[in-house]
Amino acid sequence: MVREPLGEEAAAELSRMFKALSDPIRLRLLSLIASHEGGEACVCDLIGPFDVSQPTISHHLKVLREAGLVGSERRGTWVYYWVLPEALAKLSALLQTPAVAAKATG
Amino acid sequence: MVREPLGEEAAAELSRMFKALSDPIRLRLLSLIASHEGGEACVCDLIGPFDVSQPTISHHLKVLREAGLVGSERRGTWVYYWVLPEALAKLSALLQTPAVAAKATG
DNA sequence: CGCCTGTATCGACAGACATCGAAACAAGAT
DNA sequence: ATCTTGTTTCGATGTCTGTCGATACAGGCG
Repeated sequence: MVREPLGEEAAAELSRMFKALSDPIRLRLLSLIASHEGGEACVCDLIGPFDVSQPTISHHLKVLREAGLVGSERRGTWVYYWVLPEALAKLSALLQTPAVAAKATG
Repeated sequence: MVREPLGEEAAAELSRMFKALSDPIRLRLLSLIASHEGGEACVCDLIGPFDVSQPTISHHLKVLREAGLVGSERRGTWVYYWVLPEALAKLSALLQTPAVAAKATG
């Protein structure tokens, strides 16, 4: 990011992912999923901690899924969600560079 | 993030920073500033690359500033902006953990 | 002082988003 | 088949956001 200006396309794709992280409920959902035993959680585990309705949680999960941050699968009665580490790593790397490079560049 | 669920307050603060990154123009602005010679750029350097009006750029810079991602200062005629590396490092660390931990946890 | 350039703020508007209740869909149990 | 529980989709609504033009503010220069 610090080496050369972001292109329009790259910026558009990345902004979609950051937008998915721009809601406190979605951040907490992601954290809940990531920190859940086995690295995955069913929707029923994710409703309790929040004060919003269940359809709203489902909506937020859909946003995370469409942003490519989580995967999901139905197993019998329940639907399970898990974090896609590559996606987060991509964002992390993008943000990490400037801090390091800024010190190097001075 | 993967160790324990994000608290409400932490999620709220982080989501504000991610929200600032959730717009393609703001991402490109940040990248332009970070990659600019000397690590800082004046607004006049930042208007040309975009198809939006100057007030819109000014608005986006304000969003980045209020999110704590960039600093700014007026020097004579021009206003200069620079990236605040600690803020980006904070977000980067948050996103980096799950990827690493996911592999460790299996 | 008045003028010009660079930047920020204001007011307005269209489009996007978070949220809800209701309803649809999926799958197991009776 | 019918019921029940878990989850998603739909439609509506109020709020937020990106954008613009117009305008205000700041500072250098005649």
